[in-house]
Amino acid sequence: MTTDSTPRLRADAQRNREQILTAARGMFASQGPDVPMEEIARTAGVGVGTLYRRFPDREALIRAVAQESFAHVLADARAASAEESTGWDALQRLISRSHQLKVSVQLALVSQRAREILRHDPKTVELRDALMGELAQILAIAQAEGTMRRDVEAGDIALLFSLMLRQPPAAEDPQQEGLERAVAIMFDGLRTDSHSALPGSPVPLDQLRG
Amino acid sequence: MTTDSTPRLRADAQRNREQILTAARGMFASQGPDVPMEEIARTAGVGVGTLYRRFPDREALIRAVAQESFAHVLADARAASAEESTGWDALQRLISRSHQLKVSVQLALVSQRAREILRHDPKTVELRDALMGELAQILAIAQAEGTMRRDVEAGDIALLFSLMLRQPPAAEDPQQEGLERAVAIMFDGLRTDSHSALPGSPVPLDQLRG
Amino acid sequence: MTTDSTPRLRADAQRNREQILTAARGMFASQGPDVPMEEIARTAGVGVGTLYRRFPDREALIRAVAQESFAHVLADARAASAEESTGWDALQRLISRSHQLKVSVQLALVSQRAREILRHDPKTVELRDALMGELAQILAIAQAEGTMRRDVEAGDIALLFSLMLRQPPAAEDPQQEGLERAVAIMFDGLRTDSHSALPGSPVPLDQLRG
Amino acid sequence: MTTDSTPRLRADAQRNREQILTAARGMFASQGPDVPMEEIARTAGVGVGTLYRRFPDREALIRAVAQESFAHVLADARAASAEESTGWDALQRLISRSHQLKVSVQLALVSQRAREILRHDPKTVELRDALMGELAQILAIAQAEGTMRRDVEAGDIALLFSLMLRQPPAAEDPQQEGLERAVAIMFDGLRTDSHSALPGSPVPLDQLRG
DNA sequence: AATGAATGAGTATTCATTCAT
DNA sequence: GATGAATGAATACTCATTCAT
Repeated sequence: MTTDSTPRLRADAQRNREQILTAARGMFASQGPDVPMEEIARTAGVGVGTLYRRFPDREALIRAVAQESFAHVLADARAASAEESTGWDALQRLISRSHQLKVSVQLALVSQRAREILRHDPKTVELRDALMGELAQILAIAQAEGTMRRDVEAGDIALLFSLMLRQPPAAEDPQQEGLERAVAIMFDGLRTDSHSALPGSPVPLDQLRG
Repeated sequence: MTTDSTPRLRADAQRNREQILTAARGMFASQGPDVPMEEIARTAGVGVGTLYRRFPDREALIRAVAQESFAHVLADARAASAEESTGWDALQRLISRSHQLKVSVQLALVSQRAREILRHDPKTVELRDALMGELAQILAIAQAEGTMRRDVEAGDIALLFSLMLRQPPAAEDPQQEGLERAVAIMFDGLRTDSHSALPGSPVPLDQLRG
Repeated sequence: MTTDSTPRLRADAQRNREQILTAARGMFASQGPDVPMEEIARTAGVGVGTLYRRFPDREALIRAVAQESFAHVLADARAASAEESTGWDALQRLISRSHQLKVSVQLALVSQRAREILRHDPKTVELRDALMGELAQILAIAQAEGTMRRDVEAGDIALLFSLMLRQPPAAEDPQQEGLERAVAIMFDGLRTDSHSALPGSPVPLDQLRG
Repeated sequence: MTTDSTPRLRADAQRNREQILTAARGMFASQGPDVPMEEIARTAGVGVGTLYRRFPDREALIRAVAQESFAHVLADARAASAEESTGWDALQRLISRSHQLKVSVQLALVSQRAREILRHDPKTVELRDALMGELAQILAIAQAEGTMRRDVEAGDIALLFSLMLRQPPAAEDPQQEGLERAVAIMFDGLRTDSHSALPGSPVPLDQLRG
């Protein structure tokens, strides 16, 4: 079942395409979606011309990266859901071990520019919705299990993700550990036995839509 | 308390200077420190020339905004510390009601460019250190009170701040409430009775230095 | 005999005017007539506003400096002519000891911009013509005395002056001596007993006019 | 003799590069190294972008022009030295017929900005030193032949060159002849039989170094 | 009359995108 | 199909000149 919008490419063209996507993904994750096109091309080991042949403009590239990484994360979410014994563990695994979660968050939630672009891309929207659905399900399970506090909805979780996974303050290693601790603290805040009453009302997923 | 290096400006010039700083502060907070100088000038209601007369280049403007907002936040921290009855409340008040905390975080922790610039500005460094010191003190008090978990250090708190206070995903209102909820969840995660063991070791302030 | 176009200034205004002219003269001589107006003002110890009140724009300032320095050099030329016993000595004295000769040359011959401006200023033109006349006379005398070669005209001398007196290659002291040697060599080239036949025909003064 | 650091450009790019260098050379010679980049580009018949792709900034362009023209003049000097029967003739030929001598002088000796830039460019420095060496040799030969006065050194000659070859007072034709006469007079001043004693001591080349 | 602030046009440089080889 | 060159619009910064205090 090959989508007809993707006319099979010559082997080398296909390889180039992938190198470009890999380069772009990495650079979007660490520097946001405004990195110079030429640098992306250089990193990918191709000329700009090639980049533009594959992706007519930056928007197209952003869409392609987003689709790919959303799909990856969606798969990760499904795997976590299927393979972990509790919803709580599934959520933890998702947030701490889904490799492309960070780019996804960058593109879906952090960069205003990317948000604007993706808002109009049906494919991305579809993937994102599926992902959000999966997240809502995991959350519901965790709540049913009694570990997850009940006064939150999927939007709250997504928002927390987006905050935790942004480009870390400094690019240096030490931060990595700090981030893990921050995530752990956040998880603690999500436990049932955390007593405070949250302000406002649960954030439904739609509010993050666009 | 007028710095003598500021040889008192003419009334109108002073007004312009403040309008520029206000405009820049707002735009730095919401769009980061790379907004076009011309837009800042336009927003401030002055010509570019005026902006440049007051601040010889973007770096100078960033430094000025940073100094101002750091000083504000420092004052807020001290007031919170003095006026709230518990360390816990002081911390909550600081994070939720210090108006210029967001710009400060943007400049001190988020934007790589700003970090680099401020790292070399003694005045900013001094203010930041004082602020960090204040934070550490509030934290110690809250821990002594028994409300704040003991396995964190000021760096952890600062890092959480920096994550919570970044430019929110979307600039629209609904998010605001979501952010407040996220902050509340984070605070719950910081309570003594949150049981998980955090990974790694407490993040000391220095790790965020630069 | 006060020219009516110069309505007597208040004492302090007069002093400012002179400080400005002095500053401008020095800076024009060493850096050409394009130095920033603000620097001229600063050097003169006044605000730009004052500078512009006195001299409506750069052109006016250039004209004023040129008039002043041309007048000075003219006086020097007359003094040299009157006080030296030979035309040859008069010429040497003029070129080596007329303090404002360098600015004059800068403005009259080097800077294209200044040339263009001065070409249309009757007063400057008049002074310059007088100066050229004086030069021609000195030259004629020196030739009559038998020391100066006969195949040159005043234009040749003026051109040589203009070449010798430009802003020296490097601003450092050692150059000064080098320049004096160059001038001496040039004078040697002007002696009667220098045998080569010059190419072309003598340069009359008019050719340097503009 | 192709430098390997120049990975051979595409034919059209090479042509553009040369047009740019030609345009820049001409404009540097006649207007100094501060001409607007855009004018250079226009004159060369390319867009600014192209200019900047080839030469990352004005400094790079200045360096490139300097290297090229210094190399030319060096070749001219060697040819003159090899082909003329006397040192005197070689010197005259060099100064009067080396086409790129004027730009070289502009860049190496006249413009302070260019001097500063070239001072740090090893390639230029090397070429200049070679050129100076060649000049010293020609001078020595001319002195050995008995035509050239013995109380000058290469630095004196270079200084005279630099004075004679600057941007001539007016860009118009008549001047050209005047300049040739000035040069001839200068040469006369350099003959053995010119009797005056020069002030100071001979200028060694190093004094012009930077 | 003096001052220094404000303005905006001018110039250098960068980078997304198009096009010739 | 790949490449890297060419283009020009966008943005930072400077400086001559005007104007409010």
